[in-house]
Amino acid sequence: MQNSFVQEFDRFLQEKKLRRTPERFKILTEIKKIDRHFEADDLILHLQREKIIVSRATVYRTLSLLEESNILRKFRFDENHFHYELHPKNSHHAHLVCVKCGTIIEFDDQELEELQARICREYRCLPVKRTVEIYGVCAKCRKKEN
Amino acid sequence: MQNSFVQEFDRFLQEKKLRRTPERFKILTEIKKIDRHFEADDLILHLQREKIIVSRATVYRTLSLLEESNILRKFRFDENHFHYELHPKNSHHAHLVCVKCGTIIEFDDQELEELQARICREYRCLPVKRTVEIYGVCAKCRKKEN
DNA sequence: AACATTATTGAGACCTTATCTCAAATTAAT
DNA sequence: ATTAATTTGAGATAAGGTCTCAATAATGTT
Repeated sequence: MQNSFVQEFDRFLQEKKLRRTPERFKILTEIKKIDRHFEADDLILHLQREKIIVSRATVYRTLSLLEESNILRKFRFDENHFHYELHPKNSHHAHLVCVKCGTIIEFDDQELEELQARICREYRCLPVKRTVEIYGVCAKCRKKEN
Repeated sequence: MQNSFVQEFDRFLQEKKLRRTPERFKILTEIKKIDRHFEADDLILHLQREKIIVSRATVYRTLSLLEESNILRKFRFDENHFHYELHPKNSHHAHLVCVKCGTIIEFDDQELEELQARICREYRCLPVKRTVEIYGVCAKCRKKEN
């Protein structure tokens, strides 16, 4: 089950006639070890710590491929770098981001699924994807403030 | 009515003991002339065309102030620059962005208002703001493709 | 009206994140 | 093993925005 990402990526690469290089798989394997959300820099640090030597450029290129193959999903919050998240396929969820501490909480959004469909129908638009972010002060930070 | 932005900004500056400089008001006045959405570069170009000489830094600094005073709202779509929009106060709307041509359609979202409130209640979070973007292929682009 | 105080401006340096370039290395097909 | 085509790494470059600091200007005080 956990390994299915590797298989999926493998299939994707073959299909697109791209090469199945050790770098690409090492990167995906490292991503699997990281919990949920991560940033490119996190990944690069993790790789360095594990003495897996891959260039920054290759990391970014592989992230693009993983996004293209729907193994990874790319998000952007109010910062100016991206966040990535594994396995978004069946979890088209949204985010609750704390403006104080940056904690990211995921929540499912079946309602949003319908909203997207409705809005797209209304504007005769073919839905591709959506991003929904709610910003607020999380419970912990609110306690601290008191 | 249209002038209320200037008054509002004026009040904000006084309240915060910030200075009411000509640059700041020239920038706001120019923004009012631009239709709805704009990017920092658009604004800088507009100012240049009108021979209003204000430095890039001041433009960015003023945009921040206008955001802080809730006169302007800042958005980010999939690109890596921001979009700005005047008068978001009573129009907490969401966006439908065409992935082909970049057209941005606004839509109101009373449902989203409730969703935000509900999610925040659930996580004991104090809501601050939200961004909702739906990406798709717009009607025009779909026609072209056929 | 002049002064002092403090904020603001402008020019360009700088920062961050990500992408591009191109020679060298590697994959995959034959 | 050879060849053709991709991929990699190192560093240059790009894009967008922010920062620095001396010079300038706004405000409050006399």
